[in-house]
Amino acid sequence: MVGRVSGAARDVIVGAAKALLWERGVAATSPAALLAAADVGQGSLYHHFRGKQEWARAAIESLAADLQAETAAALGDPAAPGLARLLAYLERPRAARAGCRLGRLAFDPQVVADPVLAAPIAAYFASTRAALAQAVRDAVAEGGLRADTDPDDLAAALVGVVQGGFVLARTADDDTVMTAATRAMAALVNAARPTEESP
Amino acid sequence: MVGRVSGAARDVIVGAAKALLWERGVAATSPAALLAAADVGQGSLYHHFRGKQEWARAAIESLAADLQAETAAALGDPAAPGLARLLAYLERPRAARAGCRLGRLAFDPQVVADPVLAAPIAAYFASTRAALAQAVRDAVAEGGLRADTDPDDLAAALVGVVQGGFVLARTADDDTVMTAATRAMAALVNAARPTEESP
DNA sequence: GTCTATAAGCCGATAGAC
DNA sequence: GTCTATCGGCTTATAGAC
Repeated sequence: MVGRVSGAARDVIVGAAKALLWERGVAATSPAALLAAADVGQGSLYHHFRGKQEWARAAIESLAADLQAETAAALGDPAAPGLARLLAYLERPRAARAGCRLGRLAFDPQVVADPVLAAPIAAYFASTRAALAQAVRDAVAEGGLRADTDPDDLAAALVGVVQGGFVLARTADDDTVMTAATRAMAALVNAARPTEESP
Repeated sequence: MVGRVSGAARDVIVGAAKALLWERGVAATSPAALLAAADVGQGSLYHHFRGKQEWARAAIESLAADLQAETAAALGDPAAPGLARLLAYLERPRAARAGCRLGRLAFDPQVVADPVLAAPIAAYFASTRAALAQAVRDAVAEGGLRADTDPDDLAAALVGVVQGGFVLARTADDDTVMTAATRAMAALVNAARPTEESP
């Protein structure tokens, strides 16, 4: 209450918006649908937010904060071996068909058209790629990955195979495609480890 | 003209629809926008198609046929070594930020809600995964990949890294993320090849 | 803070003339 | 085959009372 601009109704609205954006995306979520989901009146919505852009932004930024925290948690202790962190990222359980809460917005018309909505999404992926690139660098230094491994490239491939897994799981309507893809990726990473004979 | 239900205007409409679906997706493409893009009157549109679902379906099926042909061409001669076909798939040039013409529709609200629109997309990805799984099987038989490689898993990872590359390129507004991801994948595949000492 | 009433504009389609 | 006119419903607000 001190220095914060209220809370209750606003938080309920943002929470409902986050759920709806995950389910349907921005363009397909109407103010009316949000009111129903949040069980809040129109007056309340327009008191707390000037319009759709504002609540969509708040929801996306909150989703980005959630994902950032979850990804950091999945990677685990930064002092752990790089290879273990990277494999932990791949093997984290995911609701594949539901889609990545942020990645699924990549081609949402309203997100594409509005840099304010796109920015938090770009920031999340940049940050995740950076964290994975660091894990790769550590793995190389620790002898867990070949010295000629490009950290930025491999980080892009790791995040990519997960995001692609979401797309494939949705189109195939089958969660197991995600685990197939990440399992293959983990196998490749393990198979590509430096041999004991060739340091 | 023989046994075909006309053509000219219909083909122009489908062509315009394909371009619009690639740019904006199904939900964000209105009949009015299609009329403007195709430079055709409303009477013409509703003469050739009963409604939005019908022209969207025609456009998606045509996009799927295009992609199927392009993917087959990228994979090259089916008699070529499996490893070469698989690497050719990865290295095919792509308009990364524009998105995959079909993959970008995976989370389109109107596609998600309508199996008629989703089916051709599912079929394309199933077919591409099958073709890559066959390339992997051939590569294993030819000694280009380790015998313990799972063909279906690796196929999912290959298509996945490409689809994820589209998502990352769009969110980062940077085409090079795609090539970074596919380059890392190609490097992993090469690094994982069976050593000469261990048959 | 929250309510109800009202509105301009677009979406997707239909009707009926030509 | 293609045209124009018209339509109900939804979207995204705004206005002003309480």
